[in-house]
Amino acid sequence: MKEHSVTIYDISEQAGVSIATVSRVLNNSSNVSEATKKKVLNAIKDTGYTPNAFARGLGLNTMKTIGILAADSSDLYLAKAIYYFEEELRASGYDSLLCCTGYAHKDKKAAIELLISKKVDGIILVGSNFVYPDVADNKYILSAAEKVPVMLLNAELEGNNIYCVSSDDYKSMYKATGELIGSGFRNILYFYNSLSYSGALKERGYRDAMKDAGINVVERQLQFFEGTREDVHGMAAQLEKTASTGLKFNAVIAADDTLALSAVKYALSKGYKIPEEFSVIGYNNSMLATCSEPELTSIDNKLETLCQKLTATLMGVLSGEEMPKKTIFGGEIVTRGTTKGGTSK
Amino acid sequence: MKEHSVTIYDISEQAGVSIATVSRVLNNSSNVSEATKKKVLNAIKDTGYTPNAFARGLGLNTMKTIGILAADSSDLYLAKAIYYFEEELRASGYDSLLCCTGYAHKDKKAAIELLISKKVDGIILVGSNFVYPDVADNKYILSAAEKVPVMLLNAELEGNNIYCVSSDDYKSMYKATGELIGSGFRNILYFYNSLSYSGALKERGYRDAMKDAGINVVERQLQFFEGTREDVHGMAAQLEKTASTGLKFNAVIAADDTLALSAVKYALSKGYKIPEEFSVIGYNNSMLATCSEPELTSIDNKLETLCQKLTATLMGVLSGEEMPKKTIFGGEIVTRGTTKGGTSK
DNA sequence: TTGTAAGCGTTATCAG
DNA sequence: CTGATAACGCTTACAA
Repeated sequence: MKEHSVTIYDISEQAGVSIATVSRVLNNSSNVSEATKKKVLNAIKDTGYTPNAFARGLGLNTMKTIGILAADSSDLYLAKAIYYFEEELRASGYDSLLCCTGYAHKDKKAAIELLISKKVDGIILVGSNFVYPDVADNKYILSAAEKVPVMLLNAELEGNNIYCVSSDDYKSMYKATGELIGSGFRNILYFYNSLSYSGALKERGYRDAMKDAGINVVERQLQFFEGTREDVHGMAAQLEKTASTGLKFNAVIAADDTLALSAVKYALSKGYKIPEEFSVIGYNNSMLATCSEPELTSIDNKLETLCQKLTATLMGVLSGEEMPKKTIFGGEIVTRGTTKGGTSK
Repeated sequence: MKEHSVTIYDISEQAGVSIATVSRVLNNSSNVSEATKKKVLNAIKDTGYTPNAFARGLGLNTMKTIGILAADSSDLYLAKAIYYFEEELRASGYDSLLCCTGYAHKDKKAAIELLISKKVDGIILVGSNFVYPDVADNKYILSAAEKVPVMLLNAELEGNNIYCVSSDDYKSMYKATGELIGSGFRNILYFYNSLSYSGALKERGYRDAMKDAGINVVERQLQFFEGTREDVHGMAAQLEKTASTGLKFNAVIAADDTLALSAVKYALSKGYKIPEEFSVIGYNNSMLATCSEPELTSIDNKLETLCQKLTATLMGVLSGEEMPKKTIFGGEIVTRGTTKGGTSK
């Protein structure tokens, strides 16, 4: 079964040249005469030889691999990001080592260390949940950055060898909340499920927009959902419960499309007319936005652009160029059926 | 920048032992006295030494990595599968090299070859779309299997070193169609978007159930959707167009939840009462099932179980055990609001 | 229980 | 333009 696989020595023998020459044509480097090149190429073809990646890795000290860390690769948004990254990276000649870490700090730390030990050339942290409000909790990222460049998608962290690409969540949320207010809604509930840095920005966007409009916000108007990311029923139930305790709200701005969709379900169950009596804005402009009925108005944060930019930045860093430590794109509200500007479709 | 990183030699020196001994404690192998072990461990801790994965790979001829191939890692179903695989594999001490191939044969072939050249220990093909009806088109899988074990999720292919784990799509579809028929529907449309082997099985399940119930099926009743996997609008539009050409149908059985959801949208737009006047059954029991309004009755094919079993089988194969070439689990209909048995919720 | 030394398959540095 | 040969850092017989 373990037939001694064909090595560079076999080729050198077959072609009647030295292994150095074989290596040269392999990396089509420096000067090799067309004649010998052809001989070597033929030998390679004959034997079906492929270079041993480990040996090459040892010599070059890289296997052209980027570690991608995501809490949950099946999360709609993260999955899309991973998809874009993998695509971009491969186009740049890099492979993707994927690690799903879950949301526990301990596991994130373990995963990042594992990746480092596997000698990846760089690390991409997908999603805001890797950066914690408490500085000490981010030390594991700083440590990793001592070894390889660390890229953050939708998160911000100051540090050597750390690069951030994100969309302006604060501004997007501010604008979206303003849109709702402009449509005449005042009792707007903020529905969220992440305590990350980016989550905090979104919340501040909401708060500031309300304040700037002269609307007072009570704390119960900010509803934190603790359940799993896909538990639409649980989310709707929480809104139901909130309403039953006497809090009045006729609009919901959500930090995520799933939460927004649950708000639509809630409103429908109450018999409210959407968007006239009850409006909803989601976040991420994911597939769920068009799956909802009525369809969700949602904030598009240009994920593909972010991923492309991040990958390009990483490639730049890896080739020794000076790259921006922080890149921020603007978001955009995509208006659909759950807000007044939208079509009913 | 490129400080000569600490190697096994540094440790051996610090601890005053040979590199062989260091290697031994590293792999906590054979007999090492507690005393020397402690010395080595201390040296390791002091220096922050980590073994060079490439060198180890060269020596052991493995880096404990499994290649995962999926057409689209952001597809709801595939993303979930990837998540489960990554989790299971890591628990078994393996990393996951992810490759998204798209649906083109050429790219799948290229990706699988790339993975082989990176010396992965095994390959998992996620999703039925890797196996083609035409035997010749599957040669690229057979070739890969000459090098490393190839695992197929939800697909079947006979071959040496190839192992299949799947759910019984034929039977599930047969049952689901029967359910619709049992509820009194006769004009049942089959809506699908994949021509894979598994896709063919589903179709046969539908056809046989109809035939066994004595219901004639015209070809237009099988609607193939060619657009992208997330284009709910396009899907609904196709149903609309089909209806407008005069084909009558008051139930849809779909090969995928997204297709099913579009059927719900279509029915709603027509003003049909669901499930009384119009019923729908989806496939995969994905998150979309509960996102839909009303919620989708859908076929659960036990994805997590499949992934666990597949990983366990792979681990068995890698450790030289004899493993079943084919493992098949049964599916299950999860009844919700789009069929009569279900609650309206 | 521990050390010596021979690989593992490349790349890269010198000479020629 | 080409060929020896020394790394690269680890594992693993084989000796001691």
